[in-house]
Amino acid sequence: MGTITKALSLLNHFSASRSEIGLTEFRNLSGQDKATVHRHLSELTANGFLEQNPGTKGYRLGPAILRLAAVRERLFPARRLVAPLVEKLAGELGELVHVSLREGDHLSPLYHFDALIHGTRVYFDEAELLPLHATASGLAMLAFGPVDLLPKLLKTKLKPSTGYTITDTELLKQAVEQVRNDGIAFVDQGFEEHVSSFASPVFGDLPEAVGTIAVAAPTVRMTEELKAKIRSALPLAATEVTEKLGGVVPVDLRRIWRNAA
Amino acid sequence: MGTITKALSLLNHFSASRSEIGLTEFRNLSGQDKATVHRHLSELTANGFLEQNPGTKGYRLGPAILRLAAVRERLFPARRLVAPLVEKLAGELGELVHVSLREGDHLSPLYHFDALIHGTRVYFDEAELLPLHATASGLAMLAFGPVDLLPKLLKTKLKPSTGYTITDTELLKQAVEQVRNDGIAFVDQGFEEHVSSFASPVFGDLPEAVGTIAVAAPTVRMTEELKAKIRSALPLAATEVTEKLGGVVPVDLRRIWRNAA
DNA sequence: CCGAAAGGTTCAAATAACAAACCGTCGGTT
DNA sequence: AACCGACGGTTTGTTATTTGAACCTTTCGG
Repeated sequence: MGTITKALSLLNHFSASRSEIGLTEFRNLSGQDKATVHRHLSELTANGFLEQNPGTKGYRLGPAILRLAAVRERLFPARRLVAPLVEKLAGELGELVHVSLREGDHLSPLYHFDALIHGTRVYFDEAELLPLHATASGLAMLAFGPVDLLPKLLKTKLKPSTGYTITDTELLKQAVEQVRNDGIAFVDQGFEEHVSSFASPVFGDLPEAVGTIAVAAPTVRMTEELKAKIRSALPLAATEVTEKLGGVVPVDLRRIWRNAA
Repeated sequence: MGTITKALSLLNHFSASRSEIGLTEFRNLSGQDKATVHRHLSELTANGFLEQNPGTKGYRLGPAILRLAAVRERLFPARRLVAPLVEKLAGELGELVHVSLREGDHLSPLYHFDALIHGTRVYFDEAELLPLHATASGLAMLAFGPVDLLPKLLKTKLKPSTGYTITDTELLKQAVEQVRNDGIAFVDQGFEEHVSSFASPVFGDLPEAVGTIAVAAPTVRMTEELKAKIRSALPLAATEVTEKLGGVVPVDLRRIWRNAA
C-alpha cells in the first residue's frame, strides 16, 4: 500500500456515526504506526482535507472536500442527473434505491432515496463504502465491471459482514457467474441482517460497469411479488441511469434483459 | 513538500474551466516529474479521488470526493448554515458575497451568492483557491488568523495577480496592520482587474479567524455610498456567520466594530 | 513510413515509513 | 500534593518506499 493510499484511507474512517477521530483512535482503526499516522494527519490538515478541533485535538473532514465536490458536481453532475431516476424507482417500488460508483475495490454511494411509505426501513449510510462480495451491488460490479476485479478480490480474505456473507472463493465465483447470466444480482442478508437486495450494473462509455443501481428491502417484505416487480423494473432503471451518465449498455446484457422481460 | 501534499496538490488544478487533465498537462502545471505524477494519479484513481476517461486518458475528479463531502456536510453543515446569511447580505447590497475558509495558506470558497440585479457582475469560481496577499479576504485572514500566517507568507515570493497586487513585504505588513485597526479589509483590483472588495474575518471557538466573509463588486460600481453600506453591514454579517459556525468574535474586534458603527 | 507528442514503465539514489522510546498535558485517584 | 494512565505529539536509528532521469509504447497527422 502506497503512502497516498494510506493517507487517503484515513479519511474513510469517518462516517455518520464517527465525525471526529483522534490520533490514537486513527491508529487503532488503521493499524498503522502512530508517528506515520500523525504525519499523515498533519499533511492532510495542511491541505484542508482535515481540520483539527482545537479543544479536543480530534480531526474532522475539512473544507477542501467541499470545494472539490462543488467542482466535480459542476463538471460532471452525476448526482443531480441520477437523483430523479432513483426517486422515481423508489416511489414505484416503495423501497430504498441507491446508485453507487466503483471506487477501487469498493462501491461508493452516489445517491440514495427511500420512499418512506413503510414503518420499517433499510438504514443506508452514504458515508459507508460497500464491499464487493457482500452486497448485490458488489456482485453486479464483479460480474460486469473490470475483468481483473474478481481475480484480485479472490486473492484477499473475504470478510463476513453477517452470517450469510459469501466468504468462500468457489461460491463467490458461482454467484458472480449466476449474475452474469441473469443480468441482475440478488443477495439475501449478505451485508446487513434482515435486508435483501437486488442490483444491476450501470455503464460508462466502455463496456465495463462503472457502478450499480440497487433496491434494498427488509427481508420480511421481500415477497415473490416484490421480487418480480424489482426484476422487471431494475434493468430499465439501470439503462436509464447508464444513459444519463453518458454511457451505453453492452449489447449482450441488453439481450439478457430483453429476454427476461 | 511531502508525498501526500504533492498528490493532493494535483487535485487543486481542477477548476470550472479545466475539468479534465492529462498526464503531461499535470506535469506542466505541477512542475513535478512525470513518473511521480503518474504514480500519484494512479493512486488517487485507485482511491476514487480521480477517475480516468477511458477515451481521452484524461483524469477528472472522482466519486470519493462526493461521498466525503456528504459526510462533512452531514456532520458539520457549514454550507447550509451560512447560505441564508450570504444570500441575505447579497440581496441587501445587490452585490456578490462569499464566505471562505482557510485551507493552509489559501482561502477556500465555502459558499457564494450573487443577487444578479446588475448587468455586469463579478465572476466567482468556487473551484479556485484565493491567495492571501491579493484579496480582501486574504488580508482579513492575515490580520485576524493564526499568528504565524503572515511571517510564513512573507518568506515566500508574493505572486502578482494583477498590476495592483501587493507584492512588497513592507506594504503588505502595513496593509495588514491597517486591517487590524479597521476590523475590515478593502482591496482594489488586487486579485481581478476591475473588481474591488471588502472582507471581515469570521471565527471559530478560538480567538483566531477560521475564514472570512467578503463583498465584491465591479470597481466602477464601488461608490462611496456603496462602500459606506458595506462597511456598516459587513461586521454584522461576520458576527452572524461566526455565531452560525459556533464561534465567538474576540472582544477587542467587537469593540472596533461597535465604534465604527 | 516517419516524427512528434502523449501515456506509461524501469532501476540507482533520495526520502519516508517503521518501531520503540520519550516528553508534556490532562483528568481522575489515593 | 504526589501518582497514575491515557492521550497527543516528537525523536531516533534502521528499513523500505519514493523519486527522477532515461527509456519504452501507442497514437496520430502528414
